[in-house]
Amino acid sequence: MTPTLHAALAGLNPAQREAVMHLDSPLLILAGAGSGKTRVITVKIAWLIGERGVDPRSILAVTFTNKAAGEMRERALALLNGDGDGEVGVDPRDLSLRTFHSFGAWMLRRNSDVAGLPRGFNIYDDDDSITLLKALYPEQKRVTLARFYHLISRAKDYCLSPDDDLSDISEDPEFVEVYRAYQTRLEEIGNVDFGDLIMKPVQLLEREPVVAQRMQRRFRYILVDEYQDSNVAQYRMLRALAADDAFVCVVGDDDQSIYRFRGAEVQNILTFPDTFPGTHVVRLEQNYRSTAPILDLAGAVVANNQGRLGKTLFTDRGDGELPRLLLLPDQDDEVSFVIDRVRRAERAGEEGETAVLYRTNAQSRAFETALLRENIPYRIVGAVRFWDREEVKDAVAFLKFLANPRDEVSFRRIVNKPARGLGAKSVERILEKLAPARGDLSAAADYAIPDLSRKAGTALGAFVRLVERLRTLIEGGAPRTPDGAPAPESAATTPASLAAIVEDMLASSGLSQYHKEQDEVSGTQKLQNLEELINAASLYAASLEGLTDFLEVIELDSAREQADNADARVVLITMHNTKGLEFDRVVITGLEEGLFPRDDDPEELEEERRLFYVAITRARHELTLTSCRYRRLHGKLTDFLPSRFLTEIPRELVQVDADGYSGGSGHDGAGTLAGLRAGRSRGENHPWPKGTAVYHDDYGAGVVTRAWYAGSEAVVLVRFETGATAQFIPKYTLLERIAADAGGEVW
DNA sequence: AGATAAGTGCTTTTT
DNA sequence: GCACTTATCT
Repeated sequence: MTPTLHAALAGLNPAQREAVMHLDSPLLILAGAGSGKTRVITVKIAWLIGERGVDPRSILAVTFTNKAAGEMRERALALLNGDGDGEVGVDPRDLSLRTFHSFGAWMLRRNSDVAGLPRGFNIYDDDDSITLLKALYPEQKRVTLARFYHLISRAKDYCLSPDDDLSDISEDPEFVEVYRAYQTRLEEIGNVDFGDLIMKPVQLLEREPVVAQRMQRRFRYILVDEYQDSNVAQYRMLRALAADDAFVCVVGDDDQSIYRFRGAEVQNILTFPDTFPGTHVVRLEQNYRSTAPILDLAGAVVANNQGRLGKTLFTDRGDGELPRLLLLPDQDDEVSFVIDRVRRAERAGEEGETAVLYRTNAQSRAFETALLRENIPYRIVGAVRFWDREEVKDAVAFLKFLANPRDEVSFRRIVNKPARGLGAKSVERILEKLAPARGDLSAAADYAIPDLSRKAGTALGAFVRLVERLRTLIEGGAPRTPDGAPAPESAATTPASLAAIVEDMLASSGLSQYHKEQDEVSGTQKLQNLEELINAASLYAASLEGLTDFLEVIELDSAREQADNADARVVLITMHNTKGLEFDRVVITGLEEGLFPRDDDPEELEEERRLFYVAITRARHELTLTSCRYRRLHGKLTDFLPSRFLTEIPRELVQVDADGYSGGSGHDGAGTLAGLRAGRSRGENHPWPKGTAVYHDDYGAGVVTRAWYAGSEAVVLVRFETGATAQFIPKYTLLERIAADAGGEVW
């Protein structure tokens, strides 16, 4: 055992150590937020190799994000190899530490012949898939097709093919036909979508005993992280992968299951002991992240959910301030609070980051604008992804077309970009020749040339020759890295790097020139992004294998962040994206009914509550909750009630600050925050009280003479300066406040 | 083919 | 309110 590993083991608490050392039967680790879960998994991997002498190649550890996989790899290797003096000397490539999807892609790549896929198959992202549907159903609107694609993804989450009973997915009889047509076309093209990366490997494992045996013999130790967010297909993959005598360990927290909407089945973790008999359960309940008051609040929130395995987090960090709840007049106050808080942290030299959490990405805008104005550097997680940028997608589409000559979606994207005089008509003529060309689009283009105008024909001929030339460069390339494991380090040393081919492609296709001109017109930095793409390609070999490895990383590792503000101390992030992260200071914004939670479907509500729980437990020292009375939503100023989640919080667990909130500090005697909402529905705290000066586009200026509620809608009667009187529901009628709300009674 | 005008529809989204 | 798609014009 390495000294590093020894020290790591000694530093674990008893439950953690038990989780690390248990090996005799299936293991379920119920790991509360901040309970050192990653630590346990990485120590376990290191312990298996370093202490039990397990072959690293027989370990498979699966996570949900590339970020998590990368972090685990790094930490496990650090435990084994120490500070690089090679105490154990584990080759990083021997460790299969992957996401579910990248593992699926790896399996399909290795078994492409059995799976019926070409060697250079591409992975279509959501966008590509919808474009494929659009090619099949040109008369349908993209939104309709997006809905169908969503259903197709859902079906694949449950491992359902078009031949299966799909009534649980959709009752729409059209859906089966759309799914069938889509899948047939996708298979003709020879590509896969995200869902296929799980479903096809499951089919291989369940139907091809040779493949199943080979996999089962190789992977003797299987660990799955974030198991509460696995879907049915992933569960079946785990079942099929694990031989009866293999060791299976899953880690998760049912309270943190927040991806039900995309097929995650919390049942997987709840029933794990039933499906894997003899399961040993270890609970990690000691939290090392947050102060006690923050944990108390988190516990109180999630206690409102039914159907939990149940666990109570504790900490020996008894110190800490009560979380603050700010009831604010409107979203501008929310923004000002954040700016003030960040400024104060800066001035006082406080350590760590301030994270601003919100439910929907659209909410980030107000914060971004203000932070830019104030010159405060910030990092925004997951908004516009590098690989999703137009110019990068163009370049990637070209590369995909080089990898798979039948890739219709990519072909459509790049055949006339930049414009070569090949309009929609010409493209359709080319596609008509697909059958005689056996799906090869370059060959089809050759066949189609005589049918085209001279100008289009010449352009198309030049395009085909360019593609052929680039394909020759790739085919003449170096052999694949053994086992298909990405091996950037070794690939980088081969003389011919993929970067040269990418650069050639960008120049000779005219894409560089095209985007350079775009930059000049609109002041963007597309060319710079293309250069970054060339840089990224330099880690891969100039071969088909290098190219497919590169494309795989692009499709599966979308998180590539822009390095610009990597050291910024302010982070803007959706609550979903915070999973697995922690911050010194957290502000959870937009706690308003209708925004968070969105609606009151009971199951949805429990999931939203878990999301709230996840958000709260990200905070180390300081937590602030904000709820605004007014917020501009879809362009309309809307009156919001505080989130019902706030009314569920026992009064003593938060420090409420409602200065300026109209009558809002009133709590009922029961010691909860429910009084806030109760008062409102009784007709108190009307948003447009009697006396409010208003302006209406048609009537002009006036004063509210009566204010009341009709159900939950606020209603006002206004007498205008013209003498006219009219009744409005301000939620639906645009009324402006004038004269600064004379008297300050309004707020 | 590209540029403008009009229309629309708006969770979350590790992969 | 805004970003995005679609229609229409030049």
